[in-house]
Amino acid sequence: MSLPELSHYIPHIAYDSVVFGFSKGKLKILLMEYHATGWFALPGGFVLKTENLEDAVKRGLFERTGLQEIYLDQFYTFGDVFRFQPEKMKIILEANGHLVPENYWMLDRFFSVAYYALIDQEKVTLTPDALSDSIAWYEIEKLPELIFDHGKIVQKALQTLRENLDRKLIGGNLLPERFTMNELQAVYEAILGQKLRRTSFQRKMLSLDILDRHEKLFTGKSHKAPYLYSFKTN
Amino acid sequence: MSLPELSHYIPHIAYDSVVFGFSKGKLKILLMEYHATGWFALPGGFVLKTENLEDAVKRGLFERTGLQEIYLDQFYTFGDVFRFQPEKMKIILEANGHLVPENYWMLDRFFSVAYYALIDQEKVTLTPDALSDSIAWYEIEKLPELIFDHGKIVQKALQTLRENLDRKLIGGNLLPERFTMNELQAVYEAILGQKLRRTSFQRKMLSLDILDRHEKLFTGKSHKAPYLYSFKTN
DNA sequence: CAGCTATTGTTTCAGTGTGAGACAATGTTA
DNA sequence: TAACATTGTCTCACACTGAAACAATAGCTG
Repeated sequence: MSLPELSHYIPHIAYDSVVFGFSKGKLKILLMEYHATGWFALPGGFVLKTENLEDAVKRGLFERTGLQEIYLDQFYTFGDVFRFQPEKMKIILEANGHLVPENYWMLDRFFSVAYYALIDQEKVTLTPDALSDSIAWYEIEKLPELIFDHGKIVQKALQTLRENLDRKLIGGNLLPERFTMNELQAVYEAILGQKLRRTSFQRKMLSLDILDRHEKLFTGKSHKAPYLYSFKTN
Repeated sequence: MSLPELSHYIPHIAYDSVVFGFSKGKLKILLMEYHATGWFALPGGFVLKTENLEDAVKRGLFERTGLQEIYLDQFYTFGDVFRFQPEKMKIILEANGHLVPENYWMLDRFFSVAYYALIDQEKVTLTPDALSDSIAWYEIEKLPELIFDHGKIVQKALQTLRENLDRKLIGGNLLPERFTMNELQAVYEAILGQKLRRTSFQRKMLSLDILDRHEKLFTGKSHKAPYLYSFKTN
């Protein structure tokens, strides 16, 4: 495996993606751990010279998750000088067994365009990139320390997600096609970081006229069975 | 005047700013007209190698408007391939009397980080940049055709401004220190593109507890004089 | 099968915010 | 002093929300 060549990519520009998933009542994101460094980072990548920015992000997400259709939102571009830490990047590349040339393009200053993605965690097949040992889910409440400014990127992603949650009605993208009202509420509570009132939430969701009600879900538990819902497909 | 040298700037990255002002009841933005082409564009620029992105934007806005303190919000980064139109850029540079070298860096593909700014139109002193004949205010409702994707950038800026108007309470940045309720309402109406009810607007603004009420403004008109207000400085 | 329990779906009531309009207050002119 | 235009405030109806009560029901127990 050789180092990526500058000739294919646009220098100075990268993207990072904050990929949100939801399982067992917890909001999670995808992190990668670089070889031999113990350093954690967001999945990211570079833009090919003839590729649209958003297509580059989709390509990267497909490589990591195997998913083609992903809810994606650009939320901020990080361009402070202190992001420029070529020593760290050099360590990462060398830990991968590369001999890093002088003035290698990946050691330059980079601007990162950040996106967040919402996916159904059950659908993904995770594949680490060339520089990483692993890619895995981490609870948003228990993240390890992240490299560079990736911690700030996650915080800003979460803030944007909260602001957009009601306005864009995007919570359902974290669930399977069909779900119970309780599951949808759990998603909202995990994102907002607070409990919601069951009856108000139900009334609100139903009044928005965005859900289709389907058959009941019989779990074997000794109580009334909840309905399954799906989002209307317009 | 010689061409800007790549050695000072980061290639492939630019910014564009949508500078909003308000006068005579109309929402306006700043546009520049390039020499000898009849082409209109947003004020923009490049980032110095050791400069933070946001500082570059502030530097550019200071050069155009003379203002140091400006309300500024980053809203999107445009990175589609079709932005890449080196022929047009070459014409702009040549119209400025330059001999453009082969492979000159400003002819490369650029990603543009877009910001919108809100200013008190009375405070600015406009200065065109080296490539332009003029910089001036244009009514948002009567914009000329813009170069590249600048038309889309303006539309997205306006959309973001509308979404943020109430949430961030930023409307006042378009007015002088002290203003009447009627003027503030006119700003909101211009941004939202619709009339608002006078009494509801007044009740709402006063209930938010963000305004200080000052002396009355006597205009000489034969009717009750309105109070002047200012935003609380926390 | 009747009764019990846990959970879900619906309804009610009070409090809050908004649209719509009425009303009161007040500079200036006729 | 009356008339007028505009501003500031108040009232009423309606919609939305928090909080709680109530009704329905799947499974378990005896």
